[in-house]
Amino acid sequence: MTTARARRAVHDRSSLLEVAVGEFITRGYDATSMEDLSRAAGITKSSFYHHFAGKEALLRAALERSLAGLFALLEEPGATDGTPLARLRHIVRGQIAVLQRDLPYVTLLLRVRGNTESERWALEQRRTFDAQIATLVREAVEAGEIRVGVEPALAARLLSGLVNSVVEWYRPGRPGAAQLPDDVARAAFEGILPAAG
Amino acid sequence: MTTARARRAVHDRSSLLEVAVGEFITRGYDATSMEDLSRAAGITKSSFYHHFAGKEALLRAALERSLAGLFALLEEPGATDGTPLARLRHIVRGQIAVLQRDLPYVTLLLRVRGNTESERWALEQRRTFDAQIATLVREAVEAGEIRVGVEPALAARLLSGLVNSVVEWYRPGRPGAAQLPDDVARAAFEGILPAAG
DNA sequence: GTCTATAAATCGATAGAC
DNA sequence: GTCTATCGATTTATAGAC
Repeated sequence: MTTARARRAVHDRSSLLEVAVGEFITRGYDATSMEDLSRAAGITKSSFYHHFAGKEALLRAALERSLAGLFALLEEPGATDGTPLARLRHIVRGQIAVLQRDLPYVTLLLRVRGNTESERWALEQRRTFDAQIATLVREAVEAGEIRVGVEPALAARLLSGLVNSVVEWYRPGRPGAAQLPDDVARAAFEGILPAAG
Repeated sequence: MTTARARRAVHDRSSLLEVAVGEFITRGYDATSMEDLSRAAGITKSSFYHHFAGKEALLRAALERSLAGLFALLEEPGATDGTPLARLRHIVRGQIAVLQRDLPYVTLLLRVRGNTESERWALEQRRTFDAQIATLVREAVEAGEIRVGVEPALAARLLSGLVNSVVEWYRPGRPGAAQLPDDVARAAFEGILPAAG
């Protein structure tokens, strides 16, 4: 029963954050009340406030975790060394891997709109991340490695859209998870629906 | 005729809906209060309730408009006649055209989560729409027109992600608007970042 | 660390005057 | 068609006992 569970001190910041992120994803951040969160965690609102300063502190912690994973990717050797095209390939594959590892946190990050200070901070971080991708696309075009038929900035945006849409597709335990980063990279570089022949 | 008297009645359902959709997009549906809406429209909450039954009625009207545009596209000759590949091309281009014409409404549709009845209805409609695309992708593969390197269902999802990400890019008045449907279609079928050569 | 109780503000929505 | 005034429910957050 929930009584035995609630009696135990199983409620640390990490597990409560996990519960909160799950609720934020299902209902949306704004539509989720602290009452919803505490009910999902099996404690009262007051107890939840003992672990986190408030609703936005929960959001901030979740967004930080998600962004840390993405920016760590940009520091990997494969993302800093080599030709622009090779670096792009590494980052696209890495984005999918991060998304698979931290699915709920990345999902939440992608749904942020900008009502609170934490949300605006996360949006700015995302813009910084996307700008680095856009720069790489431009460099790959200038180096003659790829030939985009559209503005490099639009190509970068479409690439983001394609990569990020995987959060709606991937579910842990799904077969073929190990091949997903390569599959998505192939779709991005060779076409989602390439002509046969 | 639309007289000066009619022009003075700036607060009809259509113009209020436009204001509301704008607010819903900036702040998110759940985070937008009727107070926010009436302030943005320049009338009181009570006056707003004179035109719409409530907040969800506004959302419903906006989602209906957006979905009507998308489903009308599926009825066009180019979407019903020809090979699966040709029909796919027509629909992808058409989605971008609808998105350009009804940008705020489509943007709102893509952000719906499922908290209210109208939202769940819209999500179901979107699933129906996406399922038709997925069927076409499968048929194009079986007909030997395209060779997707991944599951057709994943290819359809990536295609959706690419197409829908254009709402974050396109802004009315942007140069090259007329070419956008073709540009996005080319990116989808030939690759966003195809190798040079 | 968890609880009950409640403050203070805001929410969607309505009544009724003009 | 717009307004003022307000209801009842819900929200974030806090106080203080155990």
